[in-house]
Amino acid sequence: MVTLAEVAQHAGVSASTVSYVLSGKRSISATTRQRVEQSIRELGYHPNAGARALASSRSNIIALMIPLRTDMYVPVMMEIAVAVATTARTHGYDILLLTGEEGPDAVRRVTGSGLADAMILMDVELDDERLPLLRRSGQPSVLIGLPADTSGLTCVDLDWGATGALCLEHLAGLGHRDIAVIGEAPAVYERHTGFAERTLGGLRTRARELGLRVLHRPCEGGYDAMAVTLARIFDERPGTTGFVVQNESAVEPLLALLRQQGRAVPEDVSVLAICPDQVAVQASVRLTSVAVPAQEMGRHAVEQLVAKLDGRGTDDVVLIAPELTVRASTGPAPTP
Amino acid sequence: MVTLAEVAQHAGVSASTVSYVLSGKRSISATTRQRVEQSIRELGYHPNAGARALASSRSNIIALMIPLRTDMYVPVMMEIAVAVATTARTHGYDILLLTGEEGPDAVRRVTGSGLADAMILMDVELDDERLPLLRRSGQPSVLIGLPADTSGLTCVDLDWGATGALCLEHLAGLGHRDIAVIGEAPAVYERHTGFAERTLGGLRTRARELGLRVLHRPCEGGYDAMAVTLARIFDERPGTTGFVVQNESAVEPLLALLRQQGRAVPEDVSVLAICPDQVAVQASVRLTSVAVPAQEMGRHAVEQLVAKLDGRGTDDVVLIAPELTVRASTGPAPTP
DNA sequence: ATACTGCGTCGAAGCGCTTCGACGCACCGT
DNA sequence: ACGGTGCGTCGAAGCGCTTCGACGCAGTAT
Repeated sequence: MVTLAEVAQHAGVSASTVSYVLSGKRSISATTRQRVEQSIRELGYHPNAGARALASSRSNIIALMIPLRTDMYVPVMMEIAVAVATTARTHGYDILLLTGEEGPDAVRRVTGSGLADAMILMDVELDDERLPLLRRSGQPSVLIGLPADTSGLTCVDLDWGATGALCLEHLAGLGHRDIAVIGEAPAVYERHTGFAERTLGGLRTRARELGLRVLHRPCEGGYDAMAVTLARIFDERPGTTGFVVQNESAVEPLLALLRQQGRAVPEDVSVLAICPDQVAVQASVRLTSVAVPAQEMGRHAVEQLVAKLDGRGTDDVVLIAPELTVRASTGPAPTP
Repeated sequence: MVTLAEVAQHAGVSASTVSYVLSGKRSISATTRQRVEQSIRELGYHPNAGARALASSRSNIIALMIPLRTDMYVPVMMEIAVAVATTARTHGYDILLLTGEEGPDAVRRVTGSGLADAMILMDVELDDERLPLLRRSGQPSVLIGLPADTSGLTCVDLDWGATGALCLEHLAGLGHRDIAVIGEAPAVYERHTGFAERTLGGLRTRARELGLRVLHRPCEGGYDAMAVTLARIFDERPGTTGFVVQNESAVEPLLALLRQQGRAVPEDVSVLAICPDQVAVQASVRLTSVAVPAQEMGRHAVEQLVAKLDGRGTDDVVLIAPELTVRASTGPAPTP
């Protein structure tokens, strides 16, 4: 294991000089710098992370708390995580992976031990139990998702309310009057996860304004659950011609069931999904969709955090405007 | 920020005593221990990770390298990652998330800096460029996946060869003679990812032994790609009655297409998937499947690693035996 | 010439913890 | 009574780095 001192000796300078070459915090003559850099390369030196963290009280690590539940849209989580990790690297940070399992304790542990310089929280509930701790600790952090009370917090999220509204506008514009909303699994609503409730709020408000009828049904993913849900929907509202689907794992089952019942998409019913573009184009019908900008959210969260850590702080809520892409799954409502 | 010294003072003992209470490396009288623990609680003390790492040259962090590609089965990756993270926590380790992006450099960086005590590599290619480095560095590590040369390495994986064989035995037992294999995306084979090639090897070998005809076709996920692939298969082998699907994102499209063509599952054709159980039970037909034991692999990898770090080392290849669960998507071959 | 300014470099003091050797003390056997 | 043996505790020496003040030496202004 090569140390700073060895590099210094090899280059014929003091340890502090090597340190300053590395950090650039004081000016170093070009010749010295080159000599030091040469030594670093020759010896294959890598600064020791622990020592660095101790001396500078900066670990260059960002903690990312992802939910360990599997009842929510996994690919989105994964995409966010990967975007976070790669963006963090471009700023010199590594990612520490925390699962939701530990809950608030993880926040305590990480803030207390100086393991990470900052945190990103995913799967935020409206009244999340981690938030009081977070506010109190003064740990720089960004939430992906929006709690009920955002005071003193930085958040990044898709504007789910606007997303809901946008979905309804599109369907209303096509003449649909009776809309069914296939939501996330019931557990997601029971936890009061922000995005699910906000989407619903947006849908309902705009429905009222536009004079549409909306029937919302939570739904576990999968074929069987979807079959039951769909039967109930047509039972209660036989005139339903528009679907908004928020639960990705219900999309393909829904399409299969509609097909099986002889209802053509988009001639008889329109289906509008809220999902990443990749899913929308891979489905058995190319889906009109509002994209969940997973990558953008992850990238944004890291950049906010890095800004904070650099003192260019911004305690702010950033809502990403939804974008709807028309594909082949929505069309004019059938004339009765 | 509370330090060890403050705890020591508060409890009226020396710093080393507190340290020994924490680590249990020397015996401490019950009364002193209690006093110290009390002080720790009252002051809300958390050991500083950097200082600890520096003094002990142990970071209690395990690095996990996940692929950042999205052409492979994402839920499996996610499940492994979560299993790794939670298992690691039960042993007192945290997980550092590295994306494949950095490649071999990440190995260098982590080993060099002492950031992590050990590494877990996923998405291992048969001739993976990270392996020479890993062997040379002497960094404790476990691979999830099997390279061509496993000497000096510890690996955990599903026995993909046996998995392929098992699939064919099941279909052969039901009387199927012409089998089509829907594989992963072409890029996966081009990279020589171990699991894909080994599965194929197992399939082909057993096919020869059992006198079956096997047609293997790589396939990008999604409906359109599957449609093309399926058309070609029936074109080339009209008598195909059995399908083995390894690419999860091709499963649902395949089922939809078969349905659409009027081929009933399992009456006309049988479909056997290699996928996690959850996917198998959520599909539009409950799928007979060989499970990908993602959780088990993740758990196992961590446990191997912890054993190594504790000096109970075992340089070994652990192959998990495949298990086939019969559900509703396979049945006797139709009599012509 | 003198005083001043800045640049480039060095030395030393920590950062908070682990760990090793040493020490004091009670308790044992003889 | 005595040396021996553990057990429980302490002090001190680092671990490898960052960072602050200081210092020497130009170059510039007076």
